[in-house]
Formats: sequence, C-alpha cells, structure tokens
Amino acid sequence: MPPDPSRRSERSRQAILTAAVDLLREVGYRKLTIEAIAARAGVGKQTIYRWWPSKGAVVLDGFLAAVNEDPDDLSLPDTGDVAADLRGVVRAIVAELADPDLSGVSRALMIEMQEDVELADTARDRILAPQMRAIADRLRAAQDAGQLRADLDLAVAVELLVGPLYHRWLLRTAPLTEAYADTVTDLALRALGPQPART
Amino acid sequence: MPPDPSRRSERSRQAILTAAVDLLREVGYRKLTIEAIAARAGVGKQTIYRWWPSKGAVVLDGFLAAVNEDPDDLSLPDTGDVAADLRGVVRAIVAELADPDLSGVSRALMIEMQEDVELADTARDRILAPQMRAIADRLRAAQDAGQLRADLDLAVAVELLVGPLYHRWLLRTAPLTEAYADTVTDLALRALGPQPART
Amino acid sequence: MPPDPSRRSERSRQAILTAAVDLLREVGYRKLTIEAIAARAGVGKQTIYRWWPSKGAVVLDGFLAAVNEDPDDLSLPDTGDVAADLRGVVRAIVAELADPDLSGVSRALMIEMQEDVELADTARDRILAPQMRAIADRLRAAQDAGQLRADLDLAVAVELLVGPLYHRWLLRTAPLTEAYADTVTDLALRALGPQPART
Amino acid sequence: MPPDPSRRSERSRQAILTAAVDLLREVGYRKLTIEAIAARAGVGKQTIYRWWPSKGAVVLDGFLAAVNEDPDDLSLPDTGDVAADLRGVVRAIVAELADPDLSGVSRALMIEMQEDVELADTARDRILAPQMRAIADRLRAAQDAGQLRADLDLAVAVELLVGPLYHRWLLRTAPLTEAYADTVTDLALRALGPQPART
DNA sequence: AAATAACCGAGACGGTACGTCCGGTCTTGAA
DNA sequence: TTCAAGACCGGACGTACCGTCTCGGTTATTT
Repeated sequence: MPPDPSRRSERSRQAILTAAVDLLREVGYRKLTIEAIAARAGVGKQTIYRWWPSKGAVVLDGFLAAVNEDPDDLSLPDTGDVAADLRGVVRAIVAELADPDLSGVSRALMIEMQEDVELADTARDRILAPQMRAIADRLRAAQDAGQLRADLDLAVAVELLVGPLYHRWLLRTAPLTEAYADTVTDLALRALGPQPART
Repeated sequence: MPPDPSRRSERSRQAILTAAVDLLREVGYRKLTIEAIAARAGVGKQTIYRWWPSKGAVVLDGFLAAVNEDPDDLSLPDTGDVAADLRGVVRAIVAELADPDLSGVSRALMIEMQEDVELADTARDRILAPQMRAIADRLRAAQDAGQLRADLDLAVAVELLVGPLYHRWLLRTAPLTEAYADTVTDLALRALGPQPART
Repeated sequence: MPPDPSRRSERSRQAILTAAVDLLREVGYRKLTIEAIAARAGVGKQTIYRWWPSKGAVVLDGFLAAVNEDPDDLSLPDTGDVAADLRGVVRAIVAELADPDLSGVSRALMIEMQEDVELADTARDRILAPQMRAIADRLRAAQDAGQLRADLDLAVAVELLVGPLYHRWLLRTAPLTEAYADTVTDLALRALGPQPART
Repeated sequence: MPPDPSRRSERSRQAILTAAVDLLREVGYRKLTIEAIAARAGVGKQTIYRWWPSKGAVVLDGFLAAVNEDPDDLSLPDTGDVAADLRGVVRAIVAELADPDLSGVSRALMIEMQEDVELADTARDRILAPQMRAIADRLRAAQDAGQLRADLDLAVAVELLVGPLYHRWLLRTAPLTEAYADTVTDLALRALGPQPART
C-alpha cells in the first residue's frame, strides 16, 4: 500500500533534496547515487525509495526546490516594446543556462528526459511549459497590438526564439553568450514582425 | 603503453559496433552495458576497453558506422531556390530525428555529450559541424546571389533553422512533424531574407 | 565501518559454507572461485566478502563446520594401555587424511597456510593445536604412570608420532596405509618408552 | 607438434628461471604470474608455454637450478658415528627449510604438489627421493654394522627422522630450530637403535 | 496511559555491472 | 623455426550500487 503523505518527515525531504542538488554539482549526474544521497542526507535509503520512483525524480524535485519559482510570477513585463521585452527574457534564459550552479541540474534533467518519458512529461509541464507560455502571452499581446504578424503560430514562434539557445547549450556548438542572445532575438523578431508593406 | 592500432582486429571492431547499436535499440542507453556488448559481439571485455575509453565513445563510433556518410557528400543541392533547398534539409533532419531506429542512438549520444565534454567535442566535430557547415555553405551561396541579407552571421542563421527542431526533439514539447519543419523554415527564411525595400 | 554480526543471516552463512565445501570436492581448491560459491549458495558475492577476508578463510570455516567437533570431546580414551591408545589415534588420523571427502578440504587448508600466515595461525589454533594437545595429554598420563620416559618434551613427542603421517600425506612419498600407521606408532613408542634398565 | 628442443634458446631458459625464482621471493607464489615472469625475463609468454606445462613446472625447474645439486654428491658422510652423521643431515635440512631464500620456493613447490599430482611425482623423484635415499643408505650401513635394529623398514625410519621437521615447517606448529633438530634426532635414534638386552 | 501502527535510520541482503588482471591461444615481424 | 611482443577470448577478481528487506527506535494517533 502507498505510504501516508501526512506522516512524511519534512525534515528528511529537505535534507534529501539538498543533498541531491549538492552532490549533483560535486560529482555530476552519472556519478550521483541514491546511496550517496541517503548518506549525505543522513537518511535511510528506503526513505528515498518510499517517496520517489527514481533518481531523476529526486533531481527534478531538487530543481524545483532550487529555483522555487512561483509559476504565476512568471509573466513577462510588458513595456510596450516587444523587442526590448524579448531581449530581456532571452538574456535571462541564457544567463540561467550559463550559470554553472544551475546548469548542472538542468543538464541532469535533460539527460533523464531522454530516457524516461514519464519524467519528461512532468518536467515539461512543471518547468518548460510555464516559461514558454509566459513568452507566448507576451507575444500574443504584441500581436494584438499589431506589432507582430497576425497569422503566427505562437508555439512555433516561441521555439524559434529559444530553440537556438538550447541548441548551443546542449550541443555545445559554440559558447552561449549574451551577444548570441541578442543576435537571435533580432533575427527572430524580423521573422515575427508584420509583413512589410508591398507598395 | 598504448596498444598498437596496426594489429587491431577489424573483425572485432565491426562486431562490437554492430552489437552496440543493436543492443542500444533493444534495451536503451541506460541499460546498455559493456558486458552485454562484449557478449553479443563474442569478444572479451578487454578488447572494448583497449580501444574505447567509455561506453559513449563506442556508441559514437557505432553511430558513425551506422550513418556511414561521406562528409564530402554532405553538401546540399543548389537548385537556385533557397527556400526549396532549405525546406529539403529541414525535412530530412526531422525525418532522421523521428526515425525510431536512428533516434535512439542520437539520444544516447546527446546524453553522453551532457556529461563527457571530450566526447561532446568529438561528436560535434565529426557529426554536427559537417552538417551545419553544409547548410551554412548553401546559405552563403544564397547570400552571394543576393537572396539573403548581406550582414548575416551564418552560424547563427543555421542555428535559427535547426535549433527549433532539436528543441522539440530533446525537450519533447510537442510532436516533431513535417508541418513543423515547414513552418520553421518559412519563419526562418523571413528572418534571413533581404531587407524589405523601405520606400 | 565493520558489519554488524548480530544482523548476520545464518541461512546465508550455512549455504556459503556448504557450497564451498561441496565445490571444493568437485573442482579442487585452485578452481574454487568465490563467484561459484556465491552462485551455488544463492548469495551475493558481497555477502561473502563482507564476512570473510579470503577464499581460504571460507574454506577454513567450512572445514570447521564439516568436522564440527567439540574441542572438549577431543580427549583420547585412556585404557591404561598407551600403545593401544596411540595406535587408535594414529590410525584415526591416517583414516581422516586418506578419506577422499575430507582430505580435499584439508589439503586446501594446507595450501592456504603456506601463503597466509594469519590464516595459518587460526588453523593451527582451531584445528591442529587441540588435536595435538589431546595426544599430549594422553602421553602425560602415561608418563605419570611411568610408562614413558620422564624427561620427554611432549610437544616433540607428539610430532614424532604425527610428523611421519603428514610427511607421507603431503609429500606423497608413498601411500598412507594403516600398516604405516602401526609401524610408525611402534617405532615412536620405542623412542618414548622408559629407559631400558642397564644392568 | 612438439617443439624442437635443439633449437631452444638457453639464454631465454635461464632468464625465465631466474625471473621466476626472483619474483617468487618478491611476491609469493600466489601472486606469481606467467605474465610477470615473461615481462621480467624479457621473453614472450609463448616461450614459457612452449617449454613448460604450468607455473608449478617452471618453479620446479627454478628450484632445481637454484639448488643445482649433483644427485650423486648427495651421499652422507660416514664417520662411523651414526648419531653424529644423522645429526648433521637433520640440522642441514632444518637450515634449508628455515632459509628465507630457499623456503619460499620450497613452499611454492609444496603448494603445487597438493593440486598437481603429476608435478608431485616429478618433484618427489627429482628432489625428495634422492635425499631420502641418501639417508636410507647411511642407515643401512649402520644397520649392517649392528648399530641399528636389523628388522627396520628403512623408508619408515627415514620418515620418522624427517617427518617431524616438515610437520613443523608446513603446519607452523612451532619455530623450527636447531635444538628441535637435535631432540628429534635423539628420539628417533632411540627408536631405531638395537634392541636393549633384556636380562 | 497504553497500545498500535506508521515512518524513520541503518544497513544486510541477492543481484548486476564495473573496470582490471591474468590464463592460455594466436598472429606478426625480426633474427 | 624460434623468438619478443602483444592482441585476442574468456573468466574471475574485488568493488560499487541497485532496489528490497528486516531490524530497533522514535513519533503520532487510536483505544
């Protein structure tokens, strides 16, 4: 029978997530072991297996605890200047991916998403989808204001913006810099902008 | 002392790569073990460890053997119609990523690239860079013909094109279809195209 | 940190010792492997390594379990007739060494004692010393009864008796028979007996 | 087909035996490997396997080369005093067994004799039998001179003498000293001496 | 307040794979 | 043909973790 969540030790939960994230930074995802997490957290192995189905699930929860974002606070500022607003998010994403503290956890999640489809779904819904929806919302506002083409598929538009960033980060084709962020933003905006008036 | 490559058994090398790719398809990357590869290939484990530093390296070589592309044959057709030509490559990439036979190996490589920077370098140089250079070459031709903006950073241009594809494939944000390929191509081309004549 | 003996699985311990002794008989000491013992016993290898430092130590315990003698029951009968009593033990020792079931284990122990001094100490204290002490005790009684010389070094006396037996058994100089046992006993007794009255 | 001994490299043979004995002293028999012998001797592994059937056989030859005794020179001195002459051999045997240089090789041989009956036969015939025959010869002379009982089984008599020595050496029941040698000799002689005249 | 049930820490257990070492065979090129 | 060198297949080594299980010892209700 499933364990009773009301009797769960919050203390242990915190210790496990902290230990997991710390160890992840220290040794990398591949060498991260449940055994080590339990030892570092001062916790029995069973306590981990009782509440999480896999190493990836622990790391996912660890990531969520680490960023600890309110999904409602995710909405982008709307200064009326789409270009400036997008430039801001894109730069923020690049900063997050380049941050050596966070990127280890993100990469770990990426790895696990390749093999564990169930976890991939959760990660997508809890982490990626909200961020992308926030960007889509800002784009829709601009679209309504006539600053962007009316016939845009916003989902694709968002990926045109962030796809190149993840491409560099994951495939390591070149360093992920702020300059790259800006170049990508500019190019993408040109694609999304209103049809040039033909005569 | 390092082994002498001139005495290497080509027979064993082939058997190992074949076994690795086959097993990868059967059980996935995480459950792929050196031991199983050796057993399937009818080879001593040491023969694998002698020639490859890691499981990822074997898979990388297996990938190269499987696609077996002549890097010189990689150049894109140039029909004079950039749009059509690009649409072709993008569709081809999508097809490759969606192919259940190949995508397992590719995902495995992706995973390993996240943890093993050295392997990531090799994979980039041997697999990704040639493909991206081929696209860049085609873009340069178009640029010379005045079909694209003159001030483009071609490396970024290529990533604007393929980034969204990999984003979907890796982050599983949505199914990777041919329609998506075309939409992305159209949007990207709009970004890359020549400055609209401002009256 | 050392394992907690109170949590040790008696079931596993028995299975390991039984498997070890059985396999020893089947394949000999050199081809006896920890891996095979674990497999035969239905036990993880770690469970063996957790409780025994070496293959020899397992075999030693297996030997002890197999003979399962109460060290207090080891004392020789005292019929008053030293010659007869000694003849009995010597024959018994020869029988044990010639027994194909037991001798394999004994030889294995012998082998290990040559290379592992620590194990040699244990084997001596646990197996050989009690047997030799029992013989020494019987000799002392005879000595007190004036049947043996008063100035005997009993330790040497015992080895005069059993040394030749082990010599044949280990060096394979000739078959180890009951006749040999009796001849040795007779000769040794002549050496140990009271000084012949001179005039 | 068997190799042609006339084309055998004497140089390699010497190097192998020397390397084997040296390594034996350095690391002990268990950790002595063919691979290490070949490397130390600057010889291919095949050269060892071509001429010797097993590790034990190499060590046996190494032992013979090390002691390098002429089996004809083995005969004991005959001063007319059996007691003194035997005391001499027994002390010599003890000295040899206690010699840290030689005893390692001897122990290795002992080990191998326990598992390899064929090698045991060779070792017995080449090493032990000659030594024991020499002692038996001396005993026979004494017997003929009326110094020993006429009805002795000389083979047993020899083992009564040397058995206790090997017992201590192999079973490590106590240190093997010269004093022990003398005590054993005295006791054994008493057993072997002529029947006391019963009044 | 006692009894009873869960979670908890600890870690032993049966397993699987690791990466290494060596056994014994086979292949290559030099002498 | 022998030899030095060493790649090869195979298999055991001793270690590290996996995920499950069993053990006392706290809690935290339920009687």
